[in-house]
Amino acid sequence: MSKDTLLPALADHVLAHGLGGASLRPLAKAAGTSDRMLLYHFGSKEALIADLLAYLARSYAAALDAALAGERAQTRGQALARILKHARAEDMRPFMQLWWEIVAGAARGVEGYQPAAQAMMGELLGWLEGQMPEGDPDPAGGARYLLTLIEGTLMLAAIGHDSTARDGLLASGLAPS
Amino acid sequence: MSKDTLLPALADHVLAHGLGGASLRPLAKAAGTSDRMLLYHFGSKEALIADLLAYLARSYAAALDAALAGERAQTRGQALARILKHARAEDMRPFMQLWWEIVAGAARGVEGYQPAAQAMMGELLGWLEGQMPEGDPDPAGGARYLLTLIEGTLMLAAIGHDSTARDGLLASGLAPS
DNA sequence: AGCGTGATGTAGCAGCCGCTACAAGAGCCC
DNA sequence: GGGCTCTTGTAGCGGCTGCTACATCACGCT
Repeated sequence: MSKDTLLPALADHVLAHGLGGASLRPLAKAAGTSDRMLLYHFGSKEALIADLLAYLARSYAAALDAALAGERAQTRGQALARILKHARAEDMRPFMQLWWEIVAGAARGVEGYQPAAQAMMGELLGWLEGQMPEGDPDPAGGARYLLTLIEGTLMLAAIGHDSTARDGLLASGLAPS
Repeated sequence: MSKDTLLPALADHVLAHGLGGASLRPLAKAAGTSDRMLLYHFGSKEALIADLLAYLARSYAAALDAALAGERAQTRGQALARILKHARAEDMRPFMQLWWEIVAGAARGVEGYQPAAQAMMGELLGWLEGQMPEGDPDPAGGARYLLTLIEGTLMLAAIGHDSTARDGLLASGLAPS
């Protein structure tokens, strides 16, 4: 049992039950260990959470690579539709729930949250840049524009304002489904 | 001492220290009373939080009305710039930090969070609709489009990706400051 | 064989959590 | 004045929190 074998199980538990309310004993149980051993390996709960956030950022990057590989989109709207479909897929739900917790932590300045959030957004931005249609007049700016729209859309979806986001995208002229 | 006199003090404490980690004894102290009395008035912590979220939504609506009254914007970009300036003002910081906590709670389905989030977004959407320039071809859709962009921008700002959001807005053609 | 070192279990600490039992004061109605 | 209801204080309960002291075991080196 080492950090590397523990982290996946810890990540599973946190994805299922949330990050804020996570405490050592349930985490340990989910990983088949004791709180005693978690502290032995990670030093403190704070360090454990930091390691866990870094691991989650890494595995988000891997998931993004795996799910979204493929050729370049042909229009900005197509790139937008692709990423939204992926983000809204059923198996991304736990991750999206966790994502807003990470955003909240980063906004409040909790140690370790902001780097993880930035890493994940950077990953997504990189993928978007690679997806911008050939001949796009401003791929870098366009990717950032799409990222802004995407995150606004996902936030509205998260609070149950789906229709608002859909109508907003329709009015944007990017016209997804 | 009644709910109505307690809620402002409770809201202050929550704005300063966060919603997730709030517990009865510190809340009571901030409101000049005891945990015993908070439970007497609100019934349970869960009910207290629900009342508090509703109160926060109401006072957000009031703050929005007070800060953003005035005549209609002349362009969509102007409406966007106005709302972003307001949301980024120093005295809105505690509220924005709280906002992402509310989003996280709503995303996870915690009781009472989603209605509060929807109320606040509805308020903002209403103000935006009223701000759409005269003669705008699609005021309703345009307001929803702007709301999506705004929330995406604010999320990126919250995690320290300010420049990404700025470049995205520049590329959107709405060109704020 | 002895010894050191890293991994693990057991038990417990002080402190906070939401909540409640009980009693007592304050004001009101008959 | 005697009850009656609303409000409040005091004390405490069981449970969870992060963390630690101590002991044990397995294993490798010399």
